[in-house]
Amino acid sequence: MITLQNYIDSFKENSIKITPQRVSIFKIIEGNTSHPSAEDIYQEIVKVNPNISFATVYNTLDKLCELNLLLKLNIENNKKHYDPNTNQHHHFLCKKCKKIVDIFDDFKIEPTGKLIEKAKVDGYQINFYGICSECI
Amino acid sequence: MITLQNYIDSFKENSIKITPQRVSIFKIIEGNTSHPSAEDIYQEIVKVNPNISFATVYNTLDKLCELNLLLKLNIENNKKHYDPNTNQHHHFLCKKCKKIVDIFDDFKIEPTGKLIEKAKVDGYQINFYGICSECI
DNA sequence: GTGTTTGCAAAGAATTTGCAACGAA
DNA sequence: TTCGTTGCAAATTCTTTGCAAACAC
Repeated sequence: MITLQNYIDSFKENSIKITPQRVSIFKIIEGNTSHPSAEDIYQEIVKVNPNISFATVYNTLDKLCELNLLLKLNIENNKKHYDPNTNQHHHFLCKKCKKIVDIFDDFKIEPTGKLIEKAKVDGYQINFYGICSECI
Repeated sequence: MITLQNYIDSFKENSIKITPQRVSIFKIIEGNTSHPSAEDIYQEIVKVNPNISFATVYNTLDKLCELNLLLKLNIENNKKHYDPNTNQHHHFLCKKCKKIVDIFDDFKIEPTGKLIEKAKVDGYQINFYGICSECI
């Protein structure tokens, strides 16, 4: 798991300033497995700091993504979700409650075929869709 | 492949009217493997019918999705792409040119783990990311 | 001190909605 | 004729940008 201290150290190493707003975001995402959207994170911080702006939230999330400390997920089609777990894993999206659940199976799959035989494949995300146990 | 006639027949069976605008859209997506966005489809029709509106395009694409004649892809994070190939398959997104390529491997994967053991998994999409042969 | 970051508000991009006029069946 | 559909424009949703004031280092 990436800790608060890891976030701070990485920012310092890259000469990116540590601000109270950024620390709030680090605390919210540290070990977070709920796959929050930018809106979710903003709403969480507003409780403590009513003056924070969306620009700050997006700015910090972008920096985290650039440093590979955070992943952007393309699983729901209208908004981005963020995942602080940067280890290779996959997701299940409940079509009803929109909850995203981690899947840690290691599937070891490799694409074949003419169309991509000369392409460089960096990685993959598997998105499972269905109805979660609570919504059945 | 789903043909123009299939689209027309499905719409008629479901008492959804056939309009010239809708036929234009059917023609564009018939056998289309380029994974167009709504914008792409709109731009294609505007060449022939400069009066078409986005509302009509979205309306028809939504109807096609409801009838399972078209898939919405969540692969690029800012816009939706549509895929008329409704058979189970996967995709590769080139990070540079944003081209989406079909992957037809049948991976036969199944998720395990407590979190989803009681969930109903309807299907999955695998998104591969990387650089395509033309962009290397 | 200096240059980055903040908050605000406005702009942008993609999609959706309301509604009067139109047109397919 | 009837009710679904169209085109338009405005509204919504999510994200990004410009900029002066504030702040981290």
